[in-house]
Amino acid sequence: MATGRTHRPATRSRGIPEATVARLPLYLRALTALSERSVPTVSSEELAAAAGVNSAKLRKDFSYLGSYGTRGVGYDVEYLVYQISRELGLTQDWPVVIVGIGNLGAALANYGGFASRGFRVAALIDADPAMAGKPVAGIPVQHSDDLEKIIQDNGVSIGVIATPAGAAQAVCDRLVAAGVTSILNFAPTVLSVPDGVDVRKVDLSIELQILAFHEQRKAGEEAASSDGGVPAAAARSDSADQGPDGDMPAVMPA
Amino acid sequence: MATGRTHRPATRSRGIPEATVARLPLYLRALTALSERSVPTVSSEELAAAAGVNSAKLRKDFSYLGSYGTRGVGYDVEYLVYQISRELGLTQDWPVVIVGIGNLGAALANYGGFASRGFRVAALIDADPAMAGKPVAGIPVQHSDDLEKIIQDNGVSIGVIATPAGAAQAVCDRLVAAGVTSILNFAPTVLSVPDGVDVRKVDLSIELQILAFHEQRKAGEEAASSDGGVPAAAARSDSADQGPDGDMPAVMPA
DNA sequence: CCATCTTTGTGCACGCGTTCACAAAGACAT
DNA sequence: ATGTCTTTGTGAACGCGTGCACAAAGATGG
Repeated sequence: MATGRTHRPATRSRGIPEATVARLPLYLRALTALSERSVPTVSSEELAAAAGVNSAKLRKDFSYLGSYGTRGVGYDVEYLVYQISRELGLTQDWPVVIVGIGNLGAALANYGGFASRGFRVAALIDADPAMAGKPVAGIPVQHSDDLEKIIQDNGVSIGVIATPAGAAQAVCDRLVAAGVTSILNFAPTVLSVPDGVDVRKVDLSIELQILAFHEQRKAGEEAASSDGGVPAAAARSDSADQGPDGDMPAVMPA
Repeated sequence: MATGRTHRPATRSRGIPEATVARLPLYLRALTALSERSVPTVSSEELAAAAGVNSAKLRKDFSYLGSYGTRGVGYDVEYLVYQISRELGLTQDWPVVIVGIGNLGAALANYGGFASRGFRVAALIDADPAMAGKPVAGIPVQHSDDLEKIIQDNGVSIGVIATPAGAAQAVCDRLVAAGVTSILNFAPTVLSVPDGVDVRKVDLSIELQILAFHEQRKAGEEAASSDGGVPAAAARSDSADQGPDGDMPAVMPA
């Protein structure tokens, strides 16, 4: 969960709930895996387990898309893959630019998960003139002077910011001015954008800090209980953690 | 289930809402910036603007930690930095291991946001023997054969998984068996962990897919008058074939 | 010491998301 | 056709998070 929206004027009367949208990619991944194994149909129970969610939640999520299941049987895997892909807009090609080709930018450029899901890295952009022309992931880095031209020539509407924090807002402003309307921000800064532009933030250090909080709490409880002995995995069911996706409690196999 | 049933709102209520915990790092960052500019105090309104949240929400969040503000004045920046750091557990040192030193793992190792917040990269681990000994971010990569020993010798309780999806669950199992109780997972897989282990997931491709959904909706609304909404590019020839990003079957024999 | 002004802390209401539980719908066997 | 069995789709209840609005608390000035 990291949507840095500015204001929400409730433009979703007939729309799909945001929480559901955030889970659709999860279902899609599980379904793709089933598809690759040529599994024809899947029940909500099975698919929910694979995606790590509650089956009732999954069924309700799908109900927002329409009635794509067959009672007594389950869901047709291929059909559902198509429907979710279409709903997410993955049946079309999304050219993406990555700005800031440092370690993280390079990692993103090399990340295979993009191309396989309708995203195409249209350009890599960096402010360092020494980087210009140097190929990263097979794509030559271009200088940020040409940012506007690159955006417009490629019809880019999604931009990824992987610059240092200090440069992020300026880059963001230029991207938006050039026509980008969706931004994935890896820089540890709050970006301000005009209405109509979506920003999602991914912050590695924040995720770690949240883990540290729970870790500290676990350590404190353990010391306080003075139980000692076994780490008490099954004894106490606290763990009010839960990320945005909610992970399943599962029994350790071995 | 797995909800904190141990709520005891006495003198020290330990039940901080998850949503609040997730925002504390955000406040901490804004406060740190103020601290570096030697700003002595800040009002909830100012701080909320800097963190990109509602001021009432911020005040309520802080109220869970205690009454650290002064009415008519605001919050003491230094004091608040300390209190939040303590609450998040950042006043202690957290050794972290990163498993999977590919592009992403290397980027994480180089990421400065860790060290500055109490996190210390204790070791880099990779399964490739050719990587062993090679320094990344000044730290020599160690082979995964030594994973258990590394965890135990360094007292590591937080692990970062940046391996391909296919290796993630196995790595996760080994980490947990060795004593890790918090995992930050970058691999596109649902991890099964025993009770008491926290998992947070960061998935780059999911974030992009969510953006694509909104982007499509924006485009559809805009062109709703002329065209029929969906861009009719439904018949993709190579849409659902698996990409090389190594998605593994997330389906397990439940 | 009192009045006024600023800002916090929070009671309350509302809306979203989650979960339960079950009727409806279809497959399948006889 | 009819009954049984499985699984979906969803109405309803519940709990959490958010934001409003205001009283309490303290600073500040006369």
